[in-house]
Amino acid sequence: MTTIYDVARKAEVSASTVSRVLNGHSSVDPDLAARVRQAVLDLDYRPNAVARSLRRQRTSLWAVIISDIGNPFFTALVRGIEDVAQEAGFSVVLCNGDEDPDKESRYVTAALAERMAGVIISPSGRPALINRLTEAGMPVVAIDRQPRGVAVDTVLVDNVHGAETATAHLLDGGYRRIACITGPRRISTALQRLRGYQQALRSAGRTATEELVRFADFRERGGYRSMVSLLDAAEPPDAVFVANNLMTVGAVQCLVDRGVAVPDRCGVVGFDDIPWAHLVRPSLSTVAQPTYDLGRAAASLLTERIAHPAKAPSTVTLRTALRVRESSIRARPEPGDRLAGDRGEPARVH
Amino acid sequence: MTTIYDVARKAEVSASTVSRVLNGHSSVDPDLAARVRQAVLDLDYRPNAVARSLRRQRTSLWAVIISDIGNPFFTALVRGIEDVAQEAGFSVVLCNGDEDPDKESRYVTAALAERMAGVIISPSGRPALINRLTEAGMPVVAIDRQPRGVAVDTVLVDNVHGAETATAHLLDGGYRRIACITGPRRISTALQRLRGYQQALRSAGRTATEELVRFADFRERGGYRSMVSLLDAAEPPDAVFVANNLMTVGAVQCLVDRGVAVPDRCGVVGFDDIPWAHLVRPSLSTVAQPTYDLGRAAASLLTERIAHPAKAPSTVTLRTALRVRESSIRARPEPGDRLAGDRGEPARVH
DNA sequence: TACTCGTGAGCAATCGATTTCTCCCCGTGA
DNA sequence: TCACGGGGAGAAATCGATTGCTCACGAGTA
Repeated sequence: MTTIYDVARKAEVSASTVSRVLNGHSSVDPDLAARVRQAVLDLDYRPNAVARSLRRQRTSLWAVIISDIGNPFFTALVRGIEDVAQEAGFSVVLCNGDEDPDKESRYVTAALAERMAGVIISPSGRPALINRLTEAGMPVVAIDRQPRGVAVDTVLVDNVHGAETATAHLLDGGYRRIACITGPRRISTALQRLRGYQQALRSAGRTATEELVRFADFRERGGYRSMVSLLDAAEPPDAVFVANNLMTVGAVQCLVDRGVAVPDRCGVVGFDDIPWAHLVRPSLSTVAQPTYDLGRAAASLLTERIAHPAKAPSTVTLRTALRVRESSIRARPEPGDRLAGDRGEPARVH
Repeated sequence: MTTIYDVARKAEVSASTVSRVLNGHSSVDPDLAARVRQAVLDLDYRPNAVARSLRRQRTSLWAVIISDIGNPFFTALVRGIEDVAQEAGFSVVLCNGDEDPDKESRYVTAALAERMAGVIISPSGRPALINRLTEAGMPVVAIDRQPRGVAVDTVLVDNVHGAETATAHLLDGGYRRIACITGPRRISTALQRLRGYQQALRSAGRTATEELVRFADFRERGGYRSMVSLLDAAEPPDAVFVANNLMTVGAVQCLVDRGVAVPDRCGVVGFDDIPWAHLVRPSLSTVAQPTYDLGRAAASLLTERIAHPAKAPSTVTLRTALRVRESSIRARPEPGDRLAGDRGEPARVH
C-alpha cells in the first residue's frame, strides 16, 4: 500500500505538503502542487482512511441500523438516506439489527468503536442502546420508531392517524367486527397503530374489545398465527387491520388457507405498503408511508446534528396515505350487518 | 472518550499491560490483570477500533456490496453471510451498489480506504473494480455473478441448468412460442440464463429465434417494457421465461394490464423466487435459488481467503430448484397447438 | 538599511492502540 | 558464589495522516 510518504518522496516534498495539497486547507506553490498531484496519479495513491480518522477524530461513515433487512419498508428508507448522505460527503453502511436486541447492540458497539460520524437507527426496543450512543457523543437519529425516555432527533409517520383512517375505512365499508393485529408492545409504532384503531372504533360509537386485539412480532409468521387465533375465537372478526406489511402477508395467507373469502367474508387493511401489492389477488388495501422521504428527512436531521451537536433535538412527522384496493371493499355488503347511520359509500381507489 | 491511558492510570500500570490483559497475547500477573479489568469496567472503556486498525493493519469489518437493495434476492443472501461472519468474529456492513457502476465504485473505494478485512460483491459488470480490490491485496469473493477475466473466489448457481429446466417445463406444458426476457449483456447471469433457455429449445428440436429474446435491466420496469414489446410483435409468444424476479413482476403486471390470461394465453416462469409468490394470483412458477446457502458459502470462502491469501481461487456452484405453481400450467391446453410426441404430463407441484 | 509582516515549506507532535525492545528480578544449576 | 535464563513489566517505536510550530525568504515600510 502506498503511503503519503511515498508520494512525498516521489514529488520531492514533505508529507505535510502532500497533505495540504490533497486537503486544500492551506495554500501551496502551484509547481509543488502539480508535482504532488502527478505523483498521486503515478502511484495511484489513496489516503488511508483509518489513519485519517484517527488523527481527525472523525470518520465519513454513517451506520444505518435497521430492524429487518427482509422488510421492504426498511430497505426503501435506505435509498432516501443514501441520496442525502452522498450529497453531504458521507458513505452509508447498513447494519441489519434483525429485530434482535443483541444483534442491534453489537452493531451499536461497532459504530462506537469505529467512531463513525453518525447513526440512524430504528430501535427495536431498548432505550439503553440509544443512551449508549448519545452519552458517547455520537450523533443519532431515530427513524420510524419513537425511543422512550430519550431526547433524540426522530423521524416518524402519523401512526395514530394512519391507523384511524384505515379502521374508519373498514367501518365505512360496513364491516362491524374489526380485529387488530399489532406488533410487540415495546415498539412505539405497534402501540400507536393500536391506539389509532381504538380511537376509530370509539369515534364510531363502538367499544374496542381486547378479544379482537393480537400482539405479534411484525413478521409474516406472527401475522399468520394471530389470524389463526382470531378465526378460532368464539366470535371471529369480519375484518382485520394489520399493523405492518409482513404480518399482513401472513394474515392474508392464513385467510387463503382457511378458505375465508377476502374481502367478502373478511376485509383486510394493512399498514406499510408491500411491493407487488398490486399483483396479489385480491390486491391489498394499505396505509402507505412516504418511505423515501422518511429516509431523506432522517439523513437531513443527521447532517444538522453533526454540524450542530448542541442543538435541541427535533421530531419530524410525515403523513401516511390510505391506498384503497380490493381487500377492503365488499362486492355485496351483507345488509343484515348494517346499522342505522352507516352510509357505506364506496371509498375511492387511487 | 476514555483511552487505554486512562485505564492504565486508574489501574496504576502501563498502557502496554492494559493491552496485554485485553488481548491475552502474553501472560500478566493475575493481580495486575484484575486491577486492569476492574478499571475497564469502572471507566466503561471501549478500545478505539480506528487506532487498533491502524496499528494492526487490519479491521474486523466486511463490506458486502450488493447490486440492488430493493431486490429480496440480495437481502436474503445477507442473512447467510451475517451468520458466518459473526461466528468468525467479523461485522458486516452492507453497501448498496444499486446496479450503478459509479455507486459501486464509490463503495469499493471506501472499502479500500477503510482497509476493511474483506469484500463480498455481486459485481454489476466492470471487471476493473474487482481488479482494483485484488491488486490492493483485498480478500474478495464474488457472489451470484461471474466476473470476467479475473481469478477470484466465486459463488454461483447453475444458471444454465436452472433456465434450461424452466424452459423445458414450459415446453412440456405444451407452450410452443416461448420468449425470454433476460438482463443486461454485461452481467454473466443474464447470459447464462439466456443460454439455458436456448439449449432447452434446441434440445426440443426447436430453433431459438432472436425475435423472442429481450435484454432488459433486471428491474420491474424493464420486465414490463420487454413484455409490451413482445406482445406488440407480429407473432406474440404464448409463454415467457423471465431471467430474474423483479422483471417477472413487471412482465406479469403487463400481462394483467393487457388482459392476457395467465397461464392460459401466456405461461410464465421466473428466475429467483419472490417473497409472497404464493399470494400472487396466479401464483408464480419460479426457479428458486438457495439464497441463504449462497450467502453462507460466500462468507466461508472469504474467511478462508483471509486466512490463506495465497490459496488458489475456487468457485462454488449451488443448484437451483424449479418451483411449479399456477402461472405455467394451462388448465386446458390448446390441442391444435400440440405436436406429435408431446406427452403434456402435468408437472409436479412441490 | 533595518525592521516587520506574510507566505509557504518542513519538522515534529499527535491521535490511541499494539508490539518490539530493554531491563529487572528471581530462580536454578554449575 | 556467580552466570545464565526466563518471566513479566515498562519505555519507546510504530501504524499513516494531519496540524501546530518554527524558520526562511521576500516584499513592504519607516
